[in-house]
Amino acid sequence: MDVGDDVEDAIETRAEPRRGRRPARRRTIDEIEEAGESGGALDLSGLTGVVGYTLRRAQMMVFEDFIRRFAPFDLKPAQYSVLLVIGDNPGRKQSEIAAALGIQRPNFVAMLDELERRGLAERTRSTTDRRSHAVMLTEAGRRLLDAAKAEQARQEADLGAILGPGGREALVALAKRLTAAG
Amino acid sequence: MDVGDDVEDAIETRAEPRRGRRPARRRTIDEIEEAGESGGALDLSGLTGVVGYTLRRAQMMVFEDFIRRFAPFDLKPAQYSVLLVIGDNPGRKQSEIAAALGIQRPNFVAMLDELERRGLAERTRSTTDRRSHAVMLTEAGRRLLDAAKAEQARQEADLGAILGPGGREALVALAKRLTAAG
DNA sequence: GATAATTGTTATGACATATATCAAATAAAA
DNA sequence: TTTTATTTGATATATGTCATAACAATTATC
Repeated sequence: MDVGDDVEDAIETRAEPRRGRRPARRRTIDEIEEAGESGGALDLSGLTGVVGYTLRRAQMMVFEDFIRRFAPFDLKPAQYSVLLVIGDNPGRKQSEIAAALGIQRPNFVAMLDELERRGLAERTRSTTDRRSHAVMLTEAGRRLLDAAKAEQARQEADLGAILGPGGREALVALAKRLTAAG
Repeated sequence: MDVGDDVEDAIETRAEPRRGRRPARRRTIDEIEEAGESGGALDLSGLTGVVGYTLRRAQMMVFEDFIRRFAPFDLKPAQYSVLLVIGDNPGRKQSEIAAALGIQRPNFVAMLDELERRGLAERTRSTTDRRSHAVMLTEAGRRLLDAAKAEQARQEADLGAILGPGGREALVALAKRLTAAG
């Protein structure tokens, strides 16, 4: 049930920079040229049915659309998600917000720095545990988040139109299944 | 299982969380502390129905699984897709392969360098247009790709089991709709 | 033949993300 | 209590992805 010796060989080959030549017949340049049916579109059929590939492309499209829409707010998806989670969980620790979003603590520091610099979020030293920072939105942060939520609802509606009746809900449900199975 | 019914409504509702907010008295630290109901799980309800967020998490899960599975091949998703497209389009130009995969030409150079260093792919100067490089797989590249394809089929089957009957096909179709609409 | 466009390449910067380490604070163990 | 270990936020750092500008060689266009 293991991978197979051919593959092992190929992997081994990688270590050696190709010194010893194999008896493999070398194709002529003409044959190579001929192989590429010049001009036509490439054959991508091997990828079009793959979950990972199609998911990635779709996610990139949605994020690009998001970034376009949220340019007036100067919010990227990650920043929006941070504001949203802080707004729904005011006073929680920095590390809790970060962990909930799958963001490493070190990387979350700069994100919060930026949001704080823009006057959208605040850190407050906890009285009960002076190591931790309680995080919450400022008034400006709340206002921006509310406006962003409205725009986000608009995107969701537009995506729903693209996906057809029930399509958006189905897509979300299927994606969640994958995430839950991880 | 919650299929995300009435997500539109939920999003609308969340867009206006608290209608008549008071003129914003500054909260005390104690109130902030109290606000974070310490210990409990965070409220992520604002994100769970969002297409972009759920798509991203699902895509990351699938890619992580891919990387785990393909560790014996030492192939990341992008490398696999390159091998696959080269294998189905031998002799095509470097720039064509890159463009088909949405990879910038400059970034594709290092990728091909690596595949060539490992003896999986080859560049050959075209005779008709000596600017371009015709790209194709080596024998070792073909063997590795075939083994990788088998593993990929296994992943697809496993994802299909997670997604239920018809779920995988539905997810791919919906994702493709989004990509096409971009 | 002069000019423009294409191809692969290099260099570079922006950005996201992972790990190791640290000081301060707290928790746990002795 | 004293000592040790853990947690929290932070810094530094390495890596990886991705985009743009610029260049030489080649080809296309005028």
